[in-house]
Amino acid sequence: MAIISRARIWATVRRIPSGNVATYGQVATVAGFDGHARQVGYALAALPADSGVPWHRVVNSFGEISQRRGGDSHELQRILLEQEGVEFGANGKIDLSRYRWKVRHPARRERPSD
DNA sequence: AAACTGACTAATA
DNA sequence: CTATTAGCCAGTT
Repeated sequence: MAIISRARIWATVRRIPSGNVATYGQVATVAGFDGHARQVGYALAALPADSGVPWHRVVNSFGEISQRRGGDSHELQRILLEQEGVEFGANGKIDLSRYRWKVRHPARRERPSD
């Protein structure tokens, strides 16, 4: 069991292409921490503002933007995604079947349904 | 060293 | 649909 380092998670998030999104669980899987979606959220919460990591491309498993406890960066997240061409439905959700990041070499898919 | 903190997900009722 | 339960771990105070 490898130690889940925030740096490793950030490096994975950096690989998400513009115009795509990944779920927390997907980032965890690709980073080699399958089943540790929550730690991904924790890692992003600790991200420095000037890191250059495209944190806004990470959404929850429903294709929705997760709310922060304090702060208002979730509003910025939607704006940034829309600027990259990601469309939101009337319910505020992203169509994951359309925008979800397709990993070249997945350790294992988060959801086997595709 | 112990307590506290925090962007999740799946299963169940 | 909402609510609850359970698993999850590093960094900071």
